[in-house]
Amino acid sequence: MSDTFAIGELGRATDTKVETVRYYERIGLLSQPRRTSGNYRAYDRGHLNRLSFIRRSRDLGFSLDQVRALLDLADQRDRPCEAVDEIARGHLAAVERKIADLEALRDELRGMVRQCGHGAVRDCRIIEALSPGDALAAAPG
Amino acid sequence: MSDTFAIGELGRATDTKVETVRYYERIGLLSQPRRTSGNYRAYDRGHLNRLSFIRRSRDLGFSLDQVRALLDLADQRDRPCEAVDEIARGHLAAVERKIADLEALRDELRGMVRQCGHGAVRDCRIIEALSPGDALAAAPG
DNA sequence: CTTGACCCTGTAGTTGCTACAGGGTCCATA
DNA sequence: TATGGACCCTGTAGCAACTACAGGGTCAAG
Repeated sequence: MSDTFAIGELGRATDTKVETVRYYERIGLLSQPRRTSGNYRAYDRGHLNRLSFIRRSRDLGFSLDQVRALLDLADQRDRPCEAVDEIARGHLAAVERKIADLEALRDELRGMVRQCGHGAVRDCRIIEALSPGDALAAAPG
Repeated sequence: MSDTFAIGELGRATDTKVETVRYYERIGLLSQPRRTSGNYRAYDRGHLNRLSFIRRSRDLGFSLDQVRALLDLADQRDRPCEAVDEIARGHLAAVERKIADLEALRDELRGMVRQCGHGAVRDCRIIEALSPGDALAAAPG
């Protein structure tokens, strides 16, 4: 039974495009696999595990740099995991900030959309809300 | 007194980097201003208004393509504003989807961080949560 | 007349892929 | 044995939306 995989199989197993797998190799996130006589990449279970880790981390929104750091840490099994915790906490904080930003934005957009009177553009509250207001209109000559 | 502005002034007035102003001009979002004898860009109040509109729209998360569409619509003052409404609603829906995604993500991250026992990496629940689980461990030989 | 702040063009970098172009390999089927 | 199609290879360019130079020019103050 194959305990090596071609790049396409690896991609299907991890829901990753072939180009993306090669990209991860190029940027040094995934180690180079051995090659077959025909110069095809031949991956093993270690690669599969590593790529799964990468994809799961990416799905959780970690940047490639963070993933790289997490992978390095995951390899140092005896070290304390504070650094891991810190990366996760930092990312969590960033996600929470982003949610707050988007919620503020959502509220503004909701307000705009609610006020739209569906008349002519000249009376459109959305356009109005986007247009420079008092600060400019009241600019002293 | 100046009713024209150099690019740096325009940038300060709209909280936009000079390079970004030039970028907007390059991609046709902001019209080319007249030039001084020394080949400096000389902007007028119209440019200032337009750039303010762009920045405000960008702050609200509209893409440059959406901004372009909004600008076009804003110029057609007699037309009905349905298209404007549609862009805003579409964007609102996208923002709401994104918030939901991020909230799911936040919950997962919170769960991971909460479980971290601060021991060695080998016991780290965060790494564990990121690592490929049963699907692979249980893969039949 | 020089210093320093500002401006100019053009190009390349960022993030995380994705999409070719222009080939080579491999395997099954006719 | 030929051939077709699925797969693989490298290398490069593209996407959004800027940002950051390099290598110069302009202009006002001292």
